[in-house]
Amino acid sequence: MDLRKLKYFKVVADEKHIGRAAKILHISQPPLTRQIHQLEEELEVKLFNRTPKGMELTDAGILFREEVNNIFGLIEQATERTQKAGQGRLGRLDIAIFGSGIMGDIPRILLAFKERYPEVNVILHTMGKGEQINALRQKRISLGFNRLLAPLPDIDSELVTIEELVLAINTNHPMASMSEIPFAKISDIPLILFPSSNRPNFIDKTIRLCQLAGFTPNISQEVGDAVTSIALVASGFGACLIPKSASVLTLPGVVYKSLIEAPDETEVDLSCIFRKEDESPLLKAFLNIVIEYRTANEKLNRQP
Amino acid sequence: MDLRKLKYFKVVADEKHIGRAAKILHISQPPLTRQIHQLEEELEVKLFNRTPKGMELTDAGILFREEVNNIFGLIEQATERTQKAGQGRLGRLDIAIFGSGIMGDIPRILLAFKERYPEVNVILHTMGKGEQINALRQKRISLGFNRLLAPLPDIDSELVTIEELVLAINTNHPMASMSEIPFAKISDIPLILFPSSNRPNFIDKTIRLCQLAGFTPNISQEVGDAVTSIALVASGFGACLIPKSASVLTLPGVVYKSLIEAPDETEVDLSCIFRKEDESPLLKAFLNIVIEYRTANEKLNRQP
DNA sequence: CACCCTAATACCTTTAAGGTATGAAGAACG
DNA sequence: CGTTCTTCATACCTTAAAGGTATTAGGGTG
Repeated sequence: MDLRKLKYFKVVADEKHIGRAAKILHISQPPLTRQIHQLEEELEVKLFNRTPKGMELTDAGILFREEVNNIFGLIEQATERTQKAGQGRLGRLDIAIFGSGIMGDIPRILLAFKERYPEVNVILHTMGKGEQINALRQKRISLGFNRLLAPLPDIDSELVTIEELVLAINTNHPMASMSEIPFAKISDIPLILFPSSNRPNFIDKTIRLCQLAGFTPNISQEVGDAVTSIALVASGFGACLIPKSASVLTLPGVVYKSLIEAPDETEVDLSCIFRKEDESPLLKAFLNIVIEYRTANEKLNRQP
Repeated sequence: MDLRKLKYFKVVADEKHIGRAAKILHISQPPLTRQIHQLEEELEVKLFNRTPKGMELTDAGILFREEVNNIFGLIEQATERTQKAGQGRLGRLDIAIFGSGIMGDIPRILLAFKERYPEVNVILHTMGKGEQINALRQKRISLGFNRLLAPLPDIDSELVTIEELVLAINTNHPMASMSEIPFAKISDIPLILFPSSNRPNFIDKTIRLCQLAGFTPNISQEVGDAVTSIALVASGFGACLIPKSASVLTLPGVVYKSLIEAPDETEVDLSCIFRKEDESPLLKAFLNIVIEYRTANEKLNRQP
């Protein structure tokens, strides 16, 4: 079977005339005659009745014409969809986020991507840092959002944003009435730290910041995620440092305070990670959205 | 686009290795490489990532593979269905029957055909003789069942069966008590004749039979079909001659009587008619069933 | 009966697919 | 750290098949 023959068949079936069909196809009549014969031979079915006036479809030919139209339709669809997929406009993108990633920039980026590439099916998975890297290597995901990433040979990353840290503190604490808290004051408060996952993690970061400020932190508790941490703040376990974006989470008994006189690095990055050798146009498309988002954000922050 | 390329793509996608795929396809490796490149160029999409271990499908390639499978499935279906249609095992067959044709041989033949060719959609149309010939010429039907057909240049016919005639008579008539009725006795009874359609028709036939028997029939009424005719017999209008197969129709007040001492031609044919130049395998298949049916019938009648 | 239309056939030309030999590049090995 | 093995890619030639030209065969129609 051969698409050329099917194309020729279609035109002959439409024209009911080999000569006219040949003209339309920009070939001469004899090869067309031959192709039609070959098609009939191959199918072992007479598709046309030859009359002195031209070619007339048999019943089998009528049926075959419909089938041929279906075939061409499917081929067209296949090429279109494949081209879309090749441009990253169609397909499936598996993305990992971390627990408290549901707030802030990530959903905004996902929305922007969904709007630009509506035919891409984005699937979100919640996993920690180590898990994300495993999943990337096993190709279960194509992209992960995370913070505080150590460089790896096979994993690349793209910065999303840098957030300052704020202090979550219980409303009953004496410092809760201050509008801004000097960083050094943290030494007086028991700290709740999270998460105790793969290093470098947010706990290391917090401890290093305290050391830079000249004190050793008073660690009250280590927990797995930001939400738990803030819940413990509400219960009076102590205070905790969290990225500003997480402060949209309000709980009775918790207030968020900006820090002043803080060490230079009192901030944390949000990045996305992906396989270095991943050439997928879907990934590239997503990373472009991320870069656009970051650029727009930076401009916004520079203005005021 | 070219099915050869699609076939090659499929094998390479399965094998993830051009060399192995080339072996399976019984060609050498370089032409296969070229075909895959051409396919990618044509689609303007990278379908494979080349690695030192072999070929790896891209996301677009994965999608394309599925589409290609669909395409081949559809092509297979198209050829199968077309071949079936070419053998008369699939399609639509429009058949005309006459009013009282719903009884006797016709439904049996239709059933036999349906059983042998379950995928053929048989559509029945009820029409008179002239109508049938028109419909045949306009290709609205491919076959008609009828009786007493005059030869036509463009219409062929195939005999289904020959039926003897019986007399339908009112139970109150004096002759109703006789077991068999001599043909000549009909001269005494008013006759109901049908149908008054295109000649030669059943009325002509009846009149000729009477003349052969040496009398002129006493015509009581002409009607359009057998059922009406028998209904009039029940009401006492007279008697009528009908093919034996129609005597399965029982009505209170009507009995059917065999005729004895009848002229030679006291019988009527049932035939089917079709376009002489119709080459449709569906028609041929149907006619074969008809011939089989007749042959079986003749054997059956010869035995006792 | 000649003519005109159709599709079919015979034979040659051109295109493109297939084959052989070789090259480039990355992984696996000592 | 280079050698070797693997992979796919390239260059060039051969062959098969599609296309072109000229002509024929066979129905209708004047």
